Amino acid sequence: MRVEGRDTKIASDLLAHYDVHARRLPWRAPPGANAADPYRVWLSEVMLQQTTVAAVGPYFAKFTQRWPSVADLAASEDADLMAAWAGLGYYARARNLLACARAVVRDHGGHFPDTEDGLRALPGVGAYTAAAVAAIAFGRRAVVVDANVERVVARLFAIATPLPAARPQIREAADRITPDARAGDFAQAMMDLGATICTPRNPACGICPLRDDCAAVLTADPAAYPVKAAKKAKPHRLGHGWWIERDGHVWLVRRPDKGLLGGMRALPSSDWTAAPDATPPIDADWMMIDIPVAHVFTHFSLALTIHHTHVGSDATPPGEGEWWPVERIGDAGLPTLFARAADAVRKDKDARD
DNA sequence: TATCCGTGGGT
DNA sequence: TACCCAAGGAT
Repeated sequence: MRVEGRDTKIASDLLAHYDVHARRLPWRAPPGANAADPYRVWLSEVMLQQTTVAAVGPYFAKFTQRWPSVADLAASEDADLMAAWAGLGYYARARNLLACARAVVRDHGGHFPDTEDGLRALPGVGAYTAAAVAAIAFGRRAVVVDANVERVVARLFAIATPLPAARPQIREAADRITPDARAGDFAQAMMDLGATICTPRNPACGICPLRDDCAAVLTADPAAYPVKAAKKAKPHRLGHGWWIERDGHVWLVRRPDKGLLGGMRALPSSDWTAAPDATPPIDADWMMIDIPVAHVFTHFSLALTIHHTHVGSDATPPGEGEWWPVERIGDAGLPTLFARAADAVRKDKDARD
């Protein structure tokens, strides 16, 4: 009987644990079933980029019901897809999702490429997603490295180099422990481990299937891995938003495709800076809501002061946009910041009645 | 390589 | 409260 090397033992220990404790997730094929549908794997992987399983759940259900295949998705209208994505964040993903679906239909006969390189060439598919889809949907051996894998590997080998400089070293170690068979299960098992046991804080080392394989568990503080560089402080910004109502409709604009909340419907607003210009877009009798809408983006926080007004049926709106029925504002696909602004206006009007 | 890009939950 | 973090990609 061959004595297992340490790297081989990690994979076999982890897969044995996974066979018993794998999370049941909507995009995973049930145990014993055929390989997962590449469309569903790809869709879930894009939704899960920097996004929690809990947040993705309802969106994945909605998308797969409305667009059961990549061809269905490719045939959708841009505005419908963006509205369906509203609230999930990182809206470039939604634009790339549609571009990718259309490329798969146009260039690949409606079938996803079954290699890492082929997948990597698609819009919105980077190194991680290409490896994940190749391994999970097509059974390829691919080295799948996400934030979970980075954390687990950094602990297994007690890698002291700070991120991001440690990435090449972590990837090399991940490559060594990735098995030739069941690479997709191995990747998902690593992510399950990172999400449920080898967590960023307070890892449950006592019940970890890799406890005997782990270098960090022998140190005073396993959670100290991976070491990370200090991050910059988040600036605070201010802004003004304008709710213009006419005959039961509110004036909505569409934000530019590039940049923050790109391509999404929105209220007209000022620039967002330390001292924004508060000039309203039209002359009217404005009411200001005392408490601004607070929202935190990735690299700054925002306090948006909301102003609202009613104008007459003959009033001219400012610039490009559309009148949207106020009672259907929930269907406009507003990103969270502006959905909260709409809530604030509704509550303010209720309070004035 | 560094920066930009959302949001919600956990601590 | 304030901070951390998440199945990253594009530029």
